[in-house]
Amino acid sequence: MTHDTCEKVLPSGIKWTKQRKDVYHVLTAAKEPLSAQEIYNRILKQDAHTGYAVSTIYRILSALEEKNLVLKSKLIDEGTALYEWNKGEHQHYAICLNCHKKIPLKSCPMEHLHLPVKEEEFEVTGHRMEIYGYCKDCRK
Amino acid sequence: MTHDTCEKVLPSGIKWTKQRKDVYHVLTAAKEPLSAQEIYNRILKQDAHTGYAVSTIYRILSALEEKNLVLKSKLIDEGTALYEWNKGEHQHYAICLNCHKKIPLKSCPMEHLHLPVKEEEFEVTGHRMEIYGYCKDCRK
DNA sequence: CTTCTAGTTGCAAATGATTAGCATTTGCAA
DNA sequence: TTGCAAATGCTAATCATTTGCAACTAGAAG
Repeated sequence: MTHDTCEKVLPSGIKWTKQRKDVYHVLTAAKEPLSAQEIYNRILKQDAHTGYAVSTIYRILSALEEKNLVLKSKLIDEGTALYEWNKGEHQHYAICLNCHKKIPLKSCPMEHLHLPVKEEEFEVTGHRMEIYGYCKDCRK
Repeated sequence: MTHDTCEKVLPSGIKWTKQRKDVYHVLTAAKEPLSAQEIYNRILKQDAHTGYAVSTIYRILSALEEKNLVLKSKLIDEGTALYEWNKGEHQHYAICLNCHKKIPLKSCPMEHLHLPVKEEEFEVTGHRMEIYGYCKDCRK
């Protein structure tokens, strides 16, 4: 059950430190994007102990983002950045305007979509999309 | 040419003050979403004078957003919120990752799209979307 | 046209998220 | 085991945005 072994998660030139392991485990276990603060809290919860610095979490996250292991995103209305482990395919969410729950969509609605941009004019490398509304529990 | 008259732009219970007129004019004249600071700067530029407070701009913007007259959004990578006058139909942009130019899309790619969310599970009221990549000038 | 009041504003200080500086520690390659 | 670049803990700094509060004003009521 211990995930302490490295298992070649990380690529070249990145040290596999305790705090990075922690971030890694929290992120891969999470079912939705987390803020740096949430990641920090979860680590402390299961481990309350040795000093930890939130700034370290930020540094780890941007290091991992640089290696493309972590995706950083800001939802349109949220001031805080959210991070998720890059599982290869991207993910969209339906976000409840009331309880802020994020429901992952089963597929990307834009997958087979022809974008209204001429290829000579703009080279599309990615997109971002969120659906808003109310979840089952939040509409009466 | 003076837009100082109210022309029933505003709904109930909102005062048509000088600073709100200013924000209104800047926003409706803008061709792309602006940050609070940019709005502030533009107002000063054409009017450099009476004391103005950036905090007022923020308050005005959130008041207008509440009335749904203004749309607030955060684009990817940008820490600051952008605001645009709500012209009724929504608008998507293709954003250049290099020069940050925003090219408005001619139509909404999701218009005739069936969203992958069951209606009983989530009542969709809106969506946000942006495409990113590189504009003509920025790819060599 | 004057009066009155809730809605607004200016200013300055407070937040909250994120970053940077620097001295101290620690993976991990040799 | 050793040495050093990479990483961390702390603290202070940024930056966008928000808030408290006293002074001000648009616009309804008289």
